[in-house]
Amino acid sequence: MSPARRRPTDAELAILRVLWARGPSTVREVAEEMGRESAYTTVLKLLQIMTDKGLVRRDESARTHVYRAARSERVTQRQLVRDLADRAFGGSAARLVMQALAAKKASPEELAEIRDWLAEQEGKREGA
Amino acid sequence: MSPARRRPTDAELAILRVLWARGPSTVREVAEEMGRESAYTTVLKLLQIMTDKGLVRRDESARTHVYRAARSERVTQRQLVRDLADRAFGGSAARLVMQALAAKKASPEELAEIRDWLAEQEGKREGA
DNA sequence: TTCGCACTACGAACTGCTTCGTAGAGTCGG
DNA sequence: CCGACTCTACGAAGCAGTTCGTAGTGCGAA
Repeated sequence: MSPARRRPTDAELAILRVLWARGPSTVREVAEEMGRESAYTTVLKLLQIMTDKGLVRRDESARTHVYRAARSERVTQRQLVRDLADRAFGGSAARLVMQALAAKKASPEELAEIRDWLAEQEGKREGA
Repeated sequence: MSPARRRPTDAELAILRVLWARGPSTVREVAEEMGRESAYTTVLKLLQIMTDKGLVRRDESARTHVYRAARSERVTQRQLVRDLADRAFGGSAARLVMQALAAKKASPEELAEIRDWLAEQEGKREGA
């Protein structure tokens, strides 16, 4: 029930990143993609646990199972951001945003992109 | 050494929030502030561990010790944001920002604040 | 068929986080 | 001085996350 309950752990997130990048993948494919840093069976176990948790879906129709992320990268990212905002920014996304911009210097291109995005949002707001 | 190593845990962050809001505080003060959700000795133990980890500083000059956050709220927030950007956004603060803005609707005032902040940053950039 | 290979399942160990009870020492009022 | 109170220290238990070894099963080539 708690918000943290649904937050993917570090190891889980590492696997999700591979699945988002590669699309549906076998255990071996995920393990290879993660370099030789974790043993094959470690990845397997993680994926089994993640299946139980509902973080990934498993296609068992073939002998070699195929896993895919249950939630999109975007949805998961939003969830993580919301969680961090609640835990460390008093729920304010705006304050999080400003620290984010300060924490890692954004390139001029990125800044421009954000500015455009903001302008678009305000346009929508006024239109409504 | 790993970046996660320095990331405060959930319980630690809850305590840090109290210390940032209250300033230097005793165990009892922190425990009271957190409602009766955690026992006095739980807070004490956490603060002892956090002292060992260097997350808080302890003034032992009086019998009742006084704890204060070792790092400012701002610095910690940046660290958390950077950590999340690395783990879930490929290191891109800009992408994190946009998900942050989408995740929790920012008020028009907040949007304006961010826009002003951005303008200021670009001004600095051109000036340099 | 039989051997070897790849796959899944499972269990066990280890670590870190979180919780709280109990013990022991200092302090102060009576 | 004595009892009540408060404080710190410590240990232990429980749970989650992470890692990997081993066992067993099925498949396919020789």
